[in-house]
Formats: sequence, structure tokens, C-alpha cells
Amino acid sequence: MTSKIGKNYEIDKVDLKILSLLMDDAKIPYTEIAKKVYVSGGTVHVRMKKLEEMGVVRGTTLKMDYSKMGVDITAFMGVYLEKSSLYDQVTQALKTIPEIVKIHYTTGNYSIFLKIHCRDTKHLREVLHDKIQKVEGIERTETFISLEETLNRHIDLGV
Amino acid sequence: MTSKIGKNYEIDKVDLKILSLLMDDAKIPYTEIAKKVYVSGGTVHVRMKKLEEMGVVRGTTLKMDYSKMGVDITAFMGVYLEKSSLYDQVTQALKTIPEIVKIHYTTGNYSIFLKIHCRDTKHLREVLHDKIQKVEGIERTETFISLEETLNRHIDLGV
DNA sequence: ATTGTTATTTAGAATAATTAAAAATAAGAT
DNA sequence: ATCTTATTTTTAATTATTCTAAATAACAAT
Repeated sequence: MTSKIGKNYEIDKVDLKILSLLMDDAKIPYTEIAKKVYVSGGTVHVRMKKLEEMGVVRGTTLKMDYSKMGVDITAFMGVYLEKSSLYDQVTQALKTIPEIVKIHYTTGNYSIFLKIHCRDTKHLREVLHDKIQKVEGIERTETFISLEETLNRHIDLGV
Repeated sequence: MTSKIGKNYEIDKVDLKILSLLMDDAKIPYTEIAKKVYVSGGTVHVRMKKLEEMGVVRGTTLKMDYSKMGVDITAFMGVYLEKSSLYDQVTQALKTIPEIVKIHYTTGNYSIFLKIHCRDTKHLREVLHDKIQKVEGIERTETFISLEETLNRHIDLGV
């Protein structure tokens, strides 16, 4: 089952295999990918360009281990809002806090779920008390400190 | 700010600037990084090698937008264990579930906090009911579905 | 100051990415 | 079925990047 015309592009096995390899290591040369997938280097190039245009691939980044550079605390936080309608206002404010790296709008217990990185517990305390708790519209928060990241992987593309 | 790591290598401003640029786009040529940081390409190469040896950088990966390939549901789940001592056993089992991409050992409400990607709600239901709830040692779980990823960035290295 | 150590630059060889054009393949219409 | 068109893949030439190692510079300790 191969791909289709222009906008209606279907992701096929070749695409998935290319993605799978590059998700492991984005710097594997296209020529090497090509050999493993049994297509030419040009094809890998064309496929990746297409996947980037589709927005499936938004770029490349480094896999970082912050703890190795003295950023020891990873924490999650569930946020209760005074009113759900305050979501935009509150997230706007949260985005200005550099220690916050992810924000999700969630169903369930909390309205907002976020992830924070801090150097140490003192730093975390500062962020919680001096920055997050001061944001208008937040009713209360619940913090979970990660003692260990036991797993961190991409989804399995099944190829 | 300088972080002392391992033997006696300190991460300096040059390292941080290099990291910062490559965290945005891991495929920026070292020569281009070099120009921006005012060092030679060779130096960028040496610094990156050192950062990789230190474990600060664990490799490169693609920034993916799973929703663009029909994986529409992102969910978080807090897990209560029957006994804390079951952590290793339970995470071992959870790792075999391909839809689970992150597992954290946490303080606070839950013992385990994890992240899941599924194609749709039906798929999520299958994962929850047929896979996760069947794991021995799990008392109960709480699920939060992400309706929007409002922010996704790396930490700010301040350079 | 001198020596030993570590960091940086330089330059060239090896490797990889990009591109444009040609070849191959697939789909549709008559 | 064959022709036509659209699309994808390959090929090959060009440009760009990475890697390596030797030379130089900077630094610290004595």
C-alpha cells in the first residue's frame, strides 16, 4: 500500500521505518537510513521533507539529561482554577515562568497539568511560592516530585 | 553559574549556548553554531563530544506531532499501588505496554505517574481496561486526558 | 620562568546533504 | 490494451558538513 497524491498523503511503511530510525537518533545519515529501508537516499530525503511539510515532524532536538548538569528536581503539578474560563489567562502567566516546560489542558481532577524542572528543592520552593502561587486565577495546586524517570521513549510505530 | 560535573569539567557559557541552540534544532551545522558562539567549528565539536561523554546529551531525536499521524489521545495517569514495594514489578509490566511512553516514580498522591498515547478513545479504553488494569499490584488509577498541549519546551539555560 | 597539561584553532580528507534531471512506476481514460 | 499524465524513485553532480590530527596557544603548578 503506497502513498497518494499531493495533500492527501498517506504515511506508509517506508515513512514509519524512517521515522522510527530517526526518532532513535536524528543524526543517522540519510544514506544509512536508505540502506536499512531499501530505498535510495533521495527517497529518504523526499519522504522526510513531506513529513516535515505535513507537520508530523516539527524538527530535531537533543535528548537531555538535566540531572547531569545540576538540575535535579523534576516535578509535576496539578492546578485547580477558580473558574475554568480563566484557562487562557492563567496559562499565559505560567508561560512566563521559565522553569515550567510543559502545560496541558486536562480533563479529570485538575484543569491544568504541568511539568517543572528545578535545580534543587530550594529552587522548587521559590518557583512554587514566589511564582506559581502568585498567578491570578489559581485556586490551589498539588505537587508530585519525580524521584525517578523510569521510562522515557517515543511511541512504537510498529515497524 | 557553573556546574561541576564528574571529574573536574565545568559547563561554561559556551557549552550552554551550544546546547541551547542545538536543543532548538539539533541539525544546525557546527560551523553555524561556531559563528554564533564565536569559537571554531572544532571547538563546538569537542564540546559536544564532552557533553555526550558526560551524559548531559544522550543523543538526538525528532520533535514529533503524533496527532498529525492519527494518534489523537494523550493521557496522563496516576497509579495507586497496593504496596509501595511493588514498584519494580509493576513498572516492569507497564514497560511492556507500548502505548506508555513515560513512567515516573513520584511522591504525593500517586506512586507512579505515566503518560500514554492512543489513536482514539476506543484505543485508550482498550489500553486501560485490557492492559493497565490487569497489571498485578495496581490498586487503582486516575486518568487525565490532555485536551491541549499548551506548552512544550526545554528548560531555559539562561544564555 | 619552565614545564607539563589542557584547550583551541587550523586545514584537509572523508562523509553526507541537496539539487535537478532522468527513469521508473502507477492510474485513468478512451 | 495502449497512451497519457501524474507521481515517485533513482542517479549523478554539486555543495556543504563533519571528523581527525597536528600545531599552536593558554593556563596552572611548582
